[in-house]
Amino acid sequence: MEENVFDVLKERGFIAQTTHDEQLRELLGKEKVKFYIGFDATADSLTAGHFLTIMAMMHMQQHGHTPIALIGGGTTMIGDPSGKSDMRTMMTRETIDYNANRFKEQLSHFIDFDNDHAIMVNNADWLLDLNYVTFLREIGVHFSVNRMLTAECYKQRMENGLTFFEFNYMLMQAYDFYKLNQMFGCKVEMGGDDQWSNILAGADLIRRKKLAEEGADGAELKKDPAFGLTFTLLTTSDGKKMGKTMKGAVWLDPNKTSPYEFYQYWRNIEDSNVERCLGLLTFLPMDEVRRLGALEGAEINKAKEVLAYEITKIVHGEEEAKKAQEAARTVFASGGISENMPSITYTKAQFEEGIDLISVLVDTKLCSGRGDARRNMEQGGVKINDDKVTDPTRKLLETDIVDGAIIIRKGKKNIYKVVIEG
RNA sequence: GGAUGGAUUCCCGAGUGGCCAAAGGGGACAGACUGUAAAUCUGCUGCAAAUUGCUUCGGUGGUUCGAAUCCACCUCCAUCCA
Repeated sequence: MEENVFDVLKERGFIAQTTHDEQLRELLGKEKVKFYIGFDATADSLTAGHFLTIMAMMHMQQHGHTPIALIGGGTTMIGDPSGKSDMRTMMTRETIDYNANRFKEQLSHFIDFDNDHAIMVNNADWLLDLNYVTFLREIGVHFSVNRMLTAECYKQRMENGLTFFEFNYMLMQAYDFYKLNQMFGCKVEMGGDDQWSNILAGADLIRRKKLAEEGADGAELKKDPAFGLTFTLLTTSDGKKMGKTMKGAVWLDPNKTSPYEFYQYWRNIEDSNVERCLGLLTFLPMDEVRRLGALEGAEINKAKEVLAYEITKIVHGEEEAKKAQEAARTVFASGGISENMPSITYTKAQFEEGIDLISVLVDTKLCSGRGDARRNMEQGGVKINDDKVTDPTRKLLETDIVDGAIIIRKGKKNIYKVVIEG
């Protein structure tokens, strides 16, 4: 008997809430199920936050279930107000379409879409041409405004104001689930825990539609309901969503977040999250996860290395993961120069003209501006080849070049290699 | 539609004619301590050709030697009334 994916997800810590624990487990154990997860195309790359969801999809697919990846080309036109305090700026159709395509491409790195092993759909296909009155008559009737208003996800908005425009988001998402249920027999919707209200609304809509239009038997429906399942949200110890940094989100696109930065993000995770992340974001067996998670004191750094390596491997491939790990080890352990560390190249001519250190700090984005660079130098945060530099007029010199490069550090963890060409 | 109160820097929030690039807190960044962790302490936080100059307090115009602060109009938000 094959193991039940529900148990796997549970053991690895994915599951936050489900509509029906027992029934869902049973279903996943005996049938190949189609399930859906939605991705709103709000940016041109998926983020580390989506990655947890993608991992869950991968687990499901490995156990023979069929993921339906829904790209929110239609819902993004509205924007999900759940848990948000302000309305998002409206995005143009073109941007959304572009983003949707980027998502498609990225998703196919993780999910096998060949031979109907998975399905990709875009809700723009059915949402954008909806007729308002028809929609209200067929879908709108099934929603109680009173109930919607009490939903947890609108709490913040009850204070700041919620437009009717956004209020409809829930109906759109619920309709998606209903539509996929009709089109593909999709029985389960999954998503982050912040999606709970929207998911419930969908499962509910399916039930009501069946009762109302197909004259289904309530007792029968109870045995074969539409299911919802939400995933744990990864948060830092101060309750913030993980996957964000000062520079913004951690992207899965290597052009937006380099594999090295990506690796470093996970390498620097706080102790208390290591075990959780290993379970959620790697495929390591749980015995190993628990062993690594139990390491004490400085030992836990080993677990962090494993974590960072494994995630980077899944996202960027083994080769990139190795490079990132090699670079990190060289930089932090031996303080040496690695081929794979972040670098910036100047021409010989530029070098001869004189490049001041402040410019380098700005060019590498190590500092946000010249003032910031100056400040960091004053505070002793900037080093050339391990020598602290506090003189703001300091330029790069011939004598700074060691083994063909100059190493610039800002703070403890930010490092750049400066290469002079020619 | 009417009344009242609002909109300030990354966020929250003080400031009601010059002493304001704007208190305080949060966050971010840097330093110390550490384990590339957390907590703590210190510094720092508009931009630059940097004892000076420039841009900023919802928008536009005005009063004034001088406006975040006063006036007019506009936009948006909250609460109450219809």
